[in-house]
Amino acid sequence: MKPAIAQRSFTVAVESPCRLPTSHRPAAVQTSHRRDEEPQGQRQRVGQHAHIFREGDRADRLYQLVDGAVMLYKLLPDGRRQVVELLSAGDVFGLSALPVYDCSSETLVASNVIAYERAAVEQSPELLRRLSAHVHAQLCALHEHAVLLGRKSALERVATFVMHCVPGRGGFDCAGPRCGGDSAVVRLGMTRQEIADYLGLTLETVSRAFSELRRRGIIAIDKQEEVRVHDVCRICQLTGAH
Amino acid sequence: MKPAIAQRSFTVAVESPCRLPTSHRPAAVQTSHRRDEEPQGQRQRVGQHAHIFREGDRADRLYQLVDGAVMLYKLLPDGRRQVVELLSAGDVFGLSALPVYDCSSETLVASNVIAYERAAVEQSPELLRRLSAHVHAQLCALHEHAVLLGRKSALERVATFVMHCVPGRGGFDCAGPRCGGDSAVVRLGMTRQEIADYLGLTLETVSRAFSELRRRGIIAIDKQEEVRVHDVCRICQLTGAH
DNA sequence: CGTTCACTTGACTTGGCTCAATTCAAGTGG
DNA sequence: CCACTTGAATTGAGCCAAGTCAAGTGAACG
Repeated sequence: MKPAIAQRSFTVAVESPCRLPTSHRPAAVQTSHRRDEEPQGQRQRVGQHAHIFREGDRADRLYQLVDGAVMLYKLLPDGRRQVVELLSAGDVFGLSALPVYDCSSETLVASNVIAYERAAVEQSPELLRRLSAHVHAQLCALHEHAVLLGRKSALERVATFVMHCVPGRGGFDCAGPRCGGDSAVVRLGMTRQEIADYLGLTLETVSRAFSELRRRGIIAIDKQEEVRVHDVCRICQLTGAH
Repeated sequence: MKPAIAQRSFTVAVESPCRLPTSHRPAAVQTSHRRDEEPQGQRQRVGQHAHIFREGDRADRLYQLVDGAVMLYKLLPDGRRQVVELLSAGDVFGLSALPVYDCSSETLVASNVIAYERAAVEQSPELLRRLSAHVHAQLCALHEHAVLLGRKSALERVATFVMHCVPGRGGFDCAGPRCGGDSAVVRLGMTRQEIADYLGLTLETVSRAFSELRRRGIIAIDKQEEVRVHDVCRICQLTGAH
């Protein structure tokens, strides 16, 4: 049960560059770029379920997600895992207080990221400013998640997670209980185990919570990864936040 | 059981300025300063157990802790509370993705803070850069805390908390198991309830965990707020991180 | 010297975990 | 096209860690 953290490696799973529309050279170690020292960073395409970096790797670059989805997770020595952030377009990751990364990053789906040299970012005020806005939003999301992990029941956690997946809802800008029987079809994009590791539960408990929601007629599970939410408002009511 | 969040107010509990060594004027609403528009921000002294801002207040300024201790917490509508961050000197708070604060901030002990206008910070690259370093460290601390809340047992949580209180240990720079029977006396500076709200437990469970540590001869509780740690290494072993 | 407030401890309850079996969906190959 | 394999999800049964409720203790203070 010893964790994957032991397999330290410079995991840079760049997808076959032939899919890139730009004239990007298929450089071996992805360090070269069109113009050297460009502060705008370097775009990379990363395949599904690939690690961009691992906990403990040297943290000499940081990343911004252009599109796709990435999860950040940490492992305890005995193998327990906690997904600490779920990232979507615009989010920043790879920041660290130490010279090494504090967590691992893995794509949930094929994604595009921009890589910046850590030193370059500290040099460029404009870049720092642009990234900061996103970092602050992520800070708030982490606060919210701490409430979930520390104080919410299993059902509330899953309800919160489903809300989070509904486009335009569940975030900071969620309009709250603007009821009206609005339904939505939601792609989870994660396995039950990954959801469990995000919500601080076991996969069985997550499964039971979904079943409970189905039993109550609040959701229907179409294709195991696809959830039909009949009434978004009713789920929102179960999150504990209203 | 309805929460204190209902009592919205502009809680700026500035301590009696006569204790200030500087020639700070006892301004009524603390907006004036020696030189207007100073990007360096404005120093304030805040008494113990005072709110600097509350969840939902307009977030037009952000703060850096000079000395003392501050906790940030969030409330659920039914009164459940989660302390989301414990801050010490240098830490930044009051950042938000929205125009209002996402959490409340309360001093644990009398503290000094520097208040910056939110707009001014975005203008000043140097200031932003200086604050960012701390923000990144706090991000890592939040990741660490998510692991605690999501995956650690009650005893592991309390052990982690005690480690966190040992000066120079438990943080990112903790040397790990450099054993050698080093003891330490630790001031908690928080009630059992506050600790519980930080660790996602109840105050009874926190109390039992302390008793268990005492029973095992790992700590001794001198004055209820003061814990004598006989062997830091043994506590560290119980945190789940080693 | 009583009052208060924080903490501790005990008895009981329960939500979520563990372990194990079953179902379901999606290949794979004969 | 169907039997088989494989991996993920669901469901059930039992258990235990942590929560709840209720005393009891002890230090601080007027």
